[in-house]
Amino acid sequence: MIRLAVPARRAVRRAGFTVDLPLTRLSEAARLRVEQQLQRYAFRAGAPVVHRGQTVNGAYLVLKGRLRVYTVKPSGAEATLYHLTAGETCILAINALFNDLLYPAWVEAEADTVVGIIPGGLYRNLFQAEEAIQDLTVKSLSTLVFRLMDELEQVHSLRLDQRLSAHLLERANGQGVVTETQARIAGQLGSSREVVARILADMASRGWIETGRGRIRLVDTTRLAQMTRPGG
Amino acid sequence: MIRLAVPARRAVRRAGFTVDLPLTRLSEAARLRVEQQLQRYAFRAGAPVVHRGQTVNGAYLVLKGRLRVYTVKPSGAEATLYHLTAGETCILAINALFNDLLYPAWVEAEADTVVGIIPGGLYRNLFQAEEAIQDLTVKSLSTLVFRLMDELEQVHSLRLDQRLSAHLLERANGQGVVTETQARIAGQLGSSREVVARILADMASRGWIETGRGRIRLVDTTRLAQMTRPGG
DNA sequence: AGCGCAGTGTAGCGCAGGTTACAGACGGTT
DNA sequence: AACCGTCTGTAACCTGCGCTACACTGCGCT
Repeated sequence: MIRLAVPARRAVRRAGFTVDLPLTRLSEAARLRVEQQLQRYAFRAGAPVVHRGQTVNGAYLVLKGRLRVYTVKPSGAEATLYHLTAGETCILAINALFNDLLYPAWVEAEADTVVGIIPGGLYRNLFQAEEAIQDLTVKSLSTLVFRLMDELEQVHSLRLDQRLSAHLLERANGQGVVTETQARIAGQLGSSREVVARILADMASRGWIETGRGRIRLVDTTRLAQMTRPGG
Repeated sequence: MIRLAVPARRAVRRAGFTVDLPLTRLSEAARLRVEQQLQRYAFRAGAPVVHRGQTVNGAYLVLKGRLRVYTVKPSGAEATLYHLTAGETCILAINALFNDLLYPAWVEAEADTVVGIIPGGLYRNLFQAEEAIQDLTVKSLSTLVFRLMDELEQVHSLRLDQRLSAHLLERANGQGVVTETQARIAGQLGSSREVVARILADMASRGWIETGRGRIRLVDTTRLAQMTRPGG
């Protein structure tokens, strides 16, 4: 990682701090061009970043925060496809960049998030010349492929309570507390609020968790982890 | 596309014909090295190609036929993740090549299939030097990402009868006939034979299809296509 | 011809989970 | 304190579909 202090150009919200970019081994010339042309945008938690069908003309680097990529079912319910956390690159953007396709999903900021965009033309140039960019691209795409395959497998082979357990463990903070509304969780899992409430109530009755308004405290993480395994 | 006549090295079944490789714009030197080092394997329809957890050390080019990549649920039922048809590259192989990961799924030949394997070391070299290989890699990975996202969205938002309709339309030959057993179709959709039979019976009773032993004739493709749209 | 396997047809049961419909409960605002 | 929007708790109902169980029917093989 190299440190880049990049000025925000047309940021939704000002974000004037220094971040790590995954651009190690980049030539000096290339780094300068990135510094000059990188566009930085900040989004508040919950803000939409990209909507479906939007043309995307660059590589998206998540500099801070967390993005959620999701689809919307005909019923209106959402379903999360995958997440991107700080230091990762938004692959679909690169994707669309090369294939000239429209963005096939929605993206929103899950926390306060800063995104750096490398314009399409520059990225294409860098990709040809810079090994670091080639590696970044392949690695990002590969990672995404694995994530999607994993998600697909889980959707096929796990029940909702198992996926919910996994979600809680994944999103708990250091104190074992998840601060999300049940409606939000339901959206992430592609289910409905009532079903999530039903499962949470069951878990609470077994003493595995404690529920509160906008928060869930994990009590028996061992059992929860057990749940996530097929047949648990 | 350039024409390459590559000798089979340790082919499961001899396959002595010429195929198209997606290696246009490859330098002469590189093409020679590929010709020398490309390993060719032939698989009969239904034969296993890669099993889960296997280490894969090269790029897989599908020269002829069709591969199916799938997972196996704890119940034993399969679920297709995606397909690779002739001219496409097995991305996960490249994936594992770069990330040094184990193959996360099973692969089988769906028809009689010939696969060309470019050894890992050679591929890595080519990737650095040859723009054609870079493009192939990114394009293959991108395509896979889109396929997986699409599959994930469909699993979330379509009922089984809708996905079955889509499957039939996709797998029908020129005469509108699908030659697959119901059990096989069920496996592809991650469902069970009985459920597929139930839905097919319903479709047949409406006059949309005609069923037979190992074959399904599509009668009303318009209605079937209508089905595949959410809310159809 | 007759056997047997592989494939299809059908019916019934049960469960996960989506839907509908309310009834609180918490917390911020005035 | 009163109010109201947001969130949770719960119960009843219904559908999709997986599972069990068994009868039937092409089709190849001896």
